[in-house]
Amino acid sequence: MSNQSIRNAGLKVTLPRLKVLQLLEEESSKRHMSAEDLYKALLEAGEEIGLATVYRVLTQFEGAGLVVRHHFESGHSVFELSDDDHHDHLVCIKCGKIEEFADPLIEQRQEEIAAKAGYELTDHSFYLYGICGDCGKKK
Amino acid sequence: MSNQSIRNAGLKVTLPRLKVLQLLEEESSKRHMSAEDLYKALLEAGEEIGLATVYRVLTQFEGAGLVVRHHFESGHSVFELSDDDHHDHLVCIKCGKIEEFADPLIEQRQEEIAAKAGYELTDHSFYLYGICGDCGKKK
DNA sequence: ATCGTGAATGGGAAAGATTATCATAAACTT
DNA sequence: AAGTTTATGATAATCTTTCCCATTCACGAT
Ligand SMILES: [Mn+2]
Ligand SMILES: [Mn+2]
Ligand SMILES: [Zn+2]
Ligand SMILES: [Zn+2]
Repeated sequence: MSNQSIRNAGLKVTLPRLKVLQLLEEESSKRHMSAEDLYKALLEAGEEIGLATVYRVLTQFEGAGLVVRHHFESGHSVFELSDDDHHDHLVCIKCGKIEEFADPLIEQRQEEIAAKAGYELTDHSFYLYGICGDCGKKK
Repeated sequence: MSNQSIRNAGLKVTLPRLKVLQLLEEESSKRHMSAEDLYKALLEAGEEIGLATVYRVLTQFEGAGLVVRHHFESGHSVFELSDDDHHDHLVCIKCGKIEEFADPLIEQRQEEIAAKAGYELTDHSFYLYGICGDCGKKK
C-alpha cells in the first residue's frame, strides 16, 4: 500500500503525499506526468493541494527512490513511479508517444565505458527520439 | 574560416554571429558553454552584444548543424561546436569534468531498438553520470 | 561608393518552470 | 490535551529563455 511506501521512504504519511503517490499509481498507464499535470489532476479530483507541495513531494519521492524524474526534450521535468527494473525511453517527436525498453547490452556497455575512463557510474540518462509507425505513415 | 561556415549555414554574416562562432572555436577546450557563459565572455572581451542575440544565434547555429545543444542534469542548455563525428558524454557529478566518448556498438544498438519498435530514429540524448577517478580518491 | 529594403540586433518586458519564504495547520511526543 | 516539530499552501522571487519592437545593419542593385 502507498501508505507503507511512504513510511519506508522515511517520510511522514501526510494527505498530500498520499494523494500524489496514489495518483501516480493509478495513472500507471498515462505515465510520465509533470508536477503541473499532477497538480491539476488532483484539483479536478477535488483535492485541496498546493502546487509548491506537489513539487516538494515529488523531489522527496525522487530522493527516496519512489519516483524517477525525466527531462525529455521539452526541458521541464516529468515523473513516473519507480519500477523495480530500470527502463529507458523511445519518444515520438510528432505525437509524443513513448515506448519503454530495456536493453541489457547497452546497460552493460555503459559500465565498460565508465570503467575505461576511470569513472564509477552512478546514473545515466538515455532517450531515443524518432518518428513512430503511425506518424511515419501519415507523412 | 568561421565567415564561410556562417554563409554555408545560409545565414548572413553579422558581427554577433561571427563573434559567437569564433568564441566557440577558441574555447574548444572549455567546451560546453551556456548562452550566459558566451554572453559574459563576449562582454568581457569588450564586444557589444545582447543576450537575446546570443540565444537567437545559438538556436540558428543549432538548426544549421553548426553547434550541438546539450541538456545536462542542470536543466539549462549548453552548447559545443558540432564535430564531424558524433560523440556522447560522461559527466562527473562531483567536479563536473566531462569525458567524451563514441561507441559504435551503442549507436548501432539504438537503431535496432528503434526499428524493432517501428520508429524511425532521428536523434538521441545519452549521458552517463558518475564519479571520476580524482573525485573517487578524495573520498 | 551610395541607396533602399528586408533582415538582424539589443534592451526590456513577458513567459514558463521551479524554488524560497513564512504564517498557519497538521503530526507526533509526552 | 498541550507543546514541539514538521509539513503545507499562498505568494513572491528566481532563473532561463523567448517575445516585442524601435533602431541599426548587411548586401545586392544602382
Ligand atoms: Mn518510463
Ligand atoms: Mn562534447
Ligand atoms: Zn508518433
Ligand atoms: Zn570529478
